[in-house]
Amino acid sequence: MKSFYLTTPIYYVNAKPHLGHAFTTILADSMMRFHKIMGGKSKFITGTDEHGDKIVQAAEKAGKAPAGFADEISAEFRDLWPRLNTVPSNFVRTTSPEHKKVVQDFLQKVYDAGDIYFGEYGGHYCYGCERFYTEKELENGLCPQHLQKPEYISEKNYFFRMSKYQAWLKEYIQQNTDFIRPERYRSEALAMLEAEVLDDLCISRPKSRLEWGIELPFDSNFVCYVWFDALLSYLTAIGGPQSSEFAVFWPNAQHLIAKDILKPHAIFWPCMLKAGGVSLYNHLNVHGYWLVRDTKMSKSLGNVVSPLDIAERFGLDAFRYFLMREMHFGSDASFSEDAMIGRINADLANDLGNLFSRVLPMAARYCESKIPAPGPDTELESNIKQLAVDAIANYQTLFGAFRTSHALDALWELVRALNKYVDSAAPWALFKENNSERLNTVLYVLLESMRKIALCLWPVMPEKSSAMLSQLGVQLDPETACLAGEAGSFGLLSPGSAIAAASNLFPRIDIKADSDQKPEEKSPSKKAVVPKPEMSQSVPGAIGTIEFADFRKLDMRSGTVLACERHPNADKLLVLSVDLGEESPRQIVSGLAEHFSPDSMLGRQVIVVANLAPRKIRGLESQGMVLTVESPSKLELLTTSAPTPPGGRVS
RNA sequence: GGCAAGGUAGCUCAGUUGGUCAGAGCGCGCGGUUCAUACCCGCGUUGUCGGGGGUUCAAAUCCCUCCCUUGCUACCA
Repeated sequence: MKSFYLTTPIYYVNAKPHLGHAFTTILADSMMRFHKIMGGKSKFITGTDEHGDKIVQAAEKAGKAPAGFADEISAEFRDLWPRLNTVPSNFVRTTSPEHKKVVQDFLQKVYDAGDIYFGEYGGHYCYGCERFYTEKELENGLCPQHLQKPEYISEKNYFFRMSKYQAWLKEYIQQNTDFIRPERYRSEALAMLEAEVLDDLCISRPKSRLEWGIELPFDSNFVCYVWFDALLSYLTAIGGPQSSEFAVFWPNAQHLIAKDILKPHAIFWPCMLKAGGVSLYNHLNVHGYWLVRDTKMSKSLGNVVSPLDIAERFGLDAFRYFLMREMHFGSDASFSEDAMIGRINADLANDLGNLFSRVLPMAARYCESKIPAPGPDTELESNIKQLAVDAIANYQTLFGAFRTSHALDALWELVRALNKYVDSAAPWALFKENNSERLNTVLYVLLESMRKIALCLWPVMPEKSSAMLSQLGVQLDPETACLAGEAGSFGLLSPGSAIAAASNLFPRIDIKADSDQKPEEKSPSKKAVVPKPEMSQSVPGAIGTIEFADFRKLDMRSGTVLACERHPNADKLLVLSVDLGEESPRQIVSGLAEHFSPDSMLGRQVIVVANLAPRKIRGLESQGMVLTVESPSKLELLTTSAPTPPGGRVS
């Protein structure tokens, strides 16, 4: 019996779970369920990434200790998954004692093998950025961020000799064509390996600068930094390399990630595993982002797509179906309520739901809601049976390869064919003719096919699947279900058993009644809802409180844009001339070019931080900062509710 | 700007190694049916397969070039 082990990334605990997190985890859950009813031992895991200086900073701002802070946010993630009906078999935390042991053992092993060395980090350190700069990165010897001269520090750190494995990995990926899928990401990974010589990976931070991490087993003055900590959680989740569970599941391990963390998973991780003497995972599965049309229901509020809200409004299983059907593996997909309603009405209500709601009442009327005993097939029946074989086989192949959208499409060929079959076989006519043998055959073929479809859908829509099966008089037991056998068999329903008299599992959404809540304007702007990579060091969303005195240090003014052009030497920057009521207008460089054309800025009233120290950005001096507000799909300018004279103070 | 991936009907996408490959679903139009959730079934509609050039008896499918989109990356005080 083949096992199946799938991981999601461990999510960085700095923001609330959003559509992106939900999608990845629901996909992982669906895959786990799929392999389970295909008849294997199957599990997926998720978790949280809790170390690093960003967490320390976020905790400080919140006035909390890092450990307590991480506990809280980790719990928020952990509590979400059951509400989306996802059932990870383990929830790893990088702060757990088990994980610490796995990391330290692994590091020691790699260290003993000679692939970790102590080196100097060539040191222009900027305290503002809390990072080192290379000679190349400095501008006129200054930190490009702070325009200050960085201090030369020769900080020593530990390095993983990743470069040693570059040639090996390149060959491995070339030979194993489905190691990374889909193909486009495989070629991206190969491009990374061909374009440059890999730098060795810096894997430590001195405790003098960062204590919030796992101590290196061979040097107590340092903690482990980032990747040896985060990626090894995949081993921790199944007990670490020594466990019996590991022996069962690791040989069939697969990872599921969004495209933003391709490099660590496709490049760093295989090298690390090789160095640590652990066999490589089987597949790295890479999906795209969810893009969002502006779905805001209130004009005053920009609201991020919240998975729970959508699930509550449309139903959890419909939401899961939409996610699995709408995103094509590897590509980006668009989320909108229109698309959601379209899928629900067309696929679930009109096709699948209607099939159930027309067949069950017929079975009630014509054979007293009991599974009839079929007679001999005609060509109609053999065609349907052949189609069932093909559709289910295709479904299994595609689903197993993460191509859930095409898998569901393949299954729907059968759903649509069954609706046609009802029309062409016309049970109501057979009933009038008293042709009960033929009538029984038709109903049996319909009901049995519906049972197969319902079972196929369990990974995607667990609740609805169980409900459909139970209407057909079948009790679903995931442990003993055998989807693998469904393509080759027909006739599992036993004649005589009772079934439901009616069905209304997938109600149609009335678009008219619904449209009141939808926005009039349809902004075509697109932006990923998930801009920040999981498992990465992104900016904390929560900011601690400040004193009023601190606030008063800000001099914010209203101003009018007199002129605006693109920065000659940058793609994302606009150069504005803003009248703040002073003798001469201010020149302000701002990162607005992706959201506003220069012309559209002319004459606008904007709010400016006026007492920000001037600095050069890409060669041009910026004498202030234009304030904006993030909305899910774009950036909006902060402005006043009515025109005010230039220079008005914000308070 | 550097690196990478893409541009096929209104929308979302199929189209292996060049030769019924110009398709599917949704949407739209007409017709039929009544078992059903105004649903289902049938028929039909729309495309110079991003532009241009080339190779070939033959290209959406190979080569060159240009345009556009997306992602990573540098610049978003």
